[in-house]
Amino acid sequence: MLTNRSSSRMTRPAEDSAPNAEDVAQLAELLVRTSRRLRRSSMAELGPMGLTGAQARVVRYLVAVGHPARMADIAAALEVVPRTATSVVDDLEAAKLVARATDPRDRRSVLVSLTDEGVLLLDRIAQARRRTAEATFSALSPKQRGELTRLLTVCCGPNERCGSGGPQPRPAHSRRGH
Amino acid sequence: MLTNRSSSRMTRPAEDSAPNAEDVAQLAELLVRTSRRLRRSSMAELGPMGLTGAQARVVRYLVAVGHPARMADIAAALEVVPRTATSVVDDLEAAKLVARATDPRDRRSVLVSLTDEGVLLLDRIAQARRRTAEATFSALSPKQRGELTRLLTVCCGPNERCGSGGPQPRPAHSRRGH
DNA sequence: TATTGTTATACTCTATAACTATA
DNA sequence: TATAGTTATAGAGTATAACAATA
Repeated sequence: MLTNRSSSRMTRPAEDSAPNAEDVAQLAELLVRTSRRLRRSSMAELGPMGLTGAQARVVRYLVAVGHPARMADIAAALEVVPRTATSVVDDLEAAKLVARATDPRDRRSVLVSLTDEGVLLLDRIAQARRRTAEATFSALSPKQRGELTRLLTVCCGPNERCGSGGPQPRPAHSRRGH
Repeated sequence: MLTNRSSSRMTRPAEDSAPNAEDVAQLAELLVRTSRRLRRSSMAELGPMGLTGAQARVVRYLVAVGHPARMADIAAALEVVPRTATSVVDDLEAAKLVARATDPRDRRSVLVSLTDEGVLLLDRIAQARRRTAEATFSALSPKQRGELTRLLTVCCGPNERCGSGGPQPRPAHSRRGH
């Protein structure tokens, strides 16, 4: 009976700007569940063609912005730390779907480009993506899907280029040493 | 220029019930990004107290339904395969936050209950959860949060007890052998 | 010195398969 | 035979830290 979600009405000690703290926590839980279903569906669709979700996102990014793309830009687009992008590109390179090259202008940079074989996958990826999304959002009407997209865009920024996003590699180590 | 999101208007071959296939795929991408941010925020909040997201969800489930709870019910609530629930409970048990016991009525079953130490964590978990949700949905107004919750509930079912959810351990292996 | 990417390592979450104990 | 949970194994995804090459 510690926090037995009382009336959730008189709990506003003027310290937090949340008008209904319990609701926003429930929202987080719902999002976790929805995203888990989406991931499962995505694996079921992409797995048989030998791709993972992150790999498919890299391929789509390369198409969207036009390859070659720098490794750092891929990491930013995926909102991950550079090391993670390296891993994903490693796997794609092993599958001969992308190729690495050194940028002649800045030889520290790595340019990643799609191979012909990688380009051939585009249609199948797009189809898998549609099926995944359909499976996850089938209970929503088109209008509701539009509304959901709008709301997520508000809290996450437009499709590419995410505002406060980024992997935010914690400033030092946030509070481990208490 | 293969699928350069043309007018997205004449692509309705009457085979798919999606009136706007590209939009629903974009919706999936947005959800992936939002959930990644939520997970990062969750790790940042829970990590310092030695908990992971899945562990915190188990603790919250035990409180919500009243412990002890059977392992199979925990797995169903988390929408994971039984093996995953075992892993998470293993870690919680190692941290002395939960305890296992054999159900005397069906000695195959395992009953999981919170320890006193586990109960003491509840407030801190709730606070971390609020901060996580706030960080992720800060750009949304209370009204928008309510709308988002409603939409996700439609496509994911109410909070506990998820309709078509479940880990759906693929029927044999779905289409590996083509 | 600062930046780009990497090697090295570790951990969370999740899955399939085979097995044990019980029903 | 069917069910509940486990051991064993694997792999996706991601992170920090130390380092190399380059700027």
